[in-house]
Amino acid sequence: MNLFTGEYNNAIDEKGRVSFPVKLRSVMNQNAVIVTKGLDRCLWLFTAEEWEKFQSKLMNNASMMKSKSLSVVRHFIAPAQSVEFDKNGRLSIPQSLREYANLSKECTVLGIARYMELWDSQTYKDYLDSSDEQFHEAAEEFNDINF
Amino acid sequence: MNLFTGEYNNAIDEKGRVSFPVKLRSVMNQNAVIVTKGLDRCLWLFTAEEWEKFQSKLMNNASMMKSKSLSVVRHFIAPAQSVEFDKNGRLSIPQSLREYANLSKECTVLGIARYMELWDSQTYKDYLDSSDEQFHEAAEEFNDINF
DNA sequence: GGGAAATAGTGGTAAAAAGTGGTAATAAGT
DNA sequence: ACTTATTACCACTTTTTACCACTATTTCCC
Repeated sequence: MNLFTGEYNNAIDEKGRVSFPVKLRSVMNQNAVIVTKGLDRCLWLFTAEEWEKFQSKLMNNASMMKSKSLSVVRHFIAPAQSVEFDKNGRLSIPQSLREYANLSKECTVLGIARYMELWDSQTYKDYLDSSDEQFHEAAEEFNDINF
Repeated sequence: MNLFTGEYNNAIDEKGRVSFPVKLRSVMNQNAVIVTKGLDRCLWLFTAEEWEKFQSKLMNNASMMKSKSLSVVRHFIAPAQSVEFDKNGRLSIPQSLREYANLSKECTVLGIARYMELWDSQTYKDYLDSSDEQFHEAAEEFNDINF
């Protein structure tokens, strides 16, 4: 399978419909994705196959009785839903996920290799600003990447 | 069997009736669930089959004479009740369980793979806030989840 | 480079489904 | 027998889904 890349800005309407970039859609070649909460107030989008892997890695050592496991499962597994593309290639993002990610008018879709991220555009801009310093530090730690 | 997923917000009325999300109902394909106390002030909901498994795992290592066992059994086994869906797909949550989970007006239903959770919406928000730090720690420990 | 055709993205409406609130009938408890 | 609680039923509101029409952007050809 090809990898997802690209940064796209699209509108989301009052019904929670997001026009999904054709390029991303044609990479995965499926008519549904699994949407769930991600990190930093964005949503994560997986193909069924990738979701399977992600879920099983999470659940492998999780216990119903351990509060750490519960917090992880409640964050990633519980909110997950399969969402189909409509006739025009849009996704209807469920209400609770829309609220989590603050999706209102403009949103940004990112292709990140094996999965995708869906951000409120303003939230994403703010994130880029506020994480800039951390990013540069982190980048410098990749010493093995030469010219 | 399919797994339960999704986060849904529904109302609960003065009679303790909760509209149960169709998507969850259609996954289990049964007209009753076992409801009991969970962890963190929510209720846990099982299909008959899953309840059987859960119960026997609990009982396997429990002794009537050990006070630790007793506290666990009294928490999970004792309050358990089978509740049927009404014609409109609602569950009537027994009073004592309603009180335990503080269910009043808005509640949140979570699909968690093999079982489900029922929260008072406000209680759930508070939980998410208060467990946020713990969640991030727990998430960072998953070193084997790569891009 | 300009214009036409094709593709991508957006907004709205109508039909269906899901969720909510109330009342009447039944059952249970005092 | 009377009061209270539970259950079953019905009617209504809200939300979701499916469909259609339009606008904007890109692509291709001259």
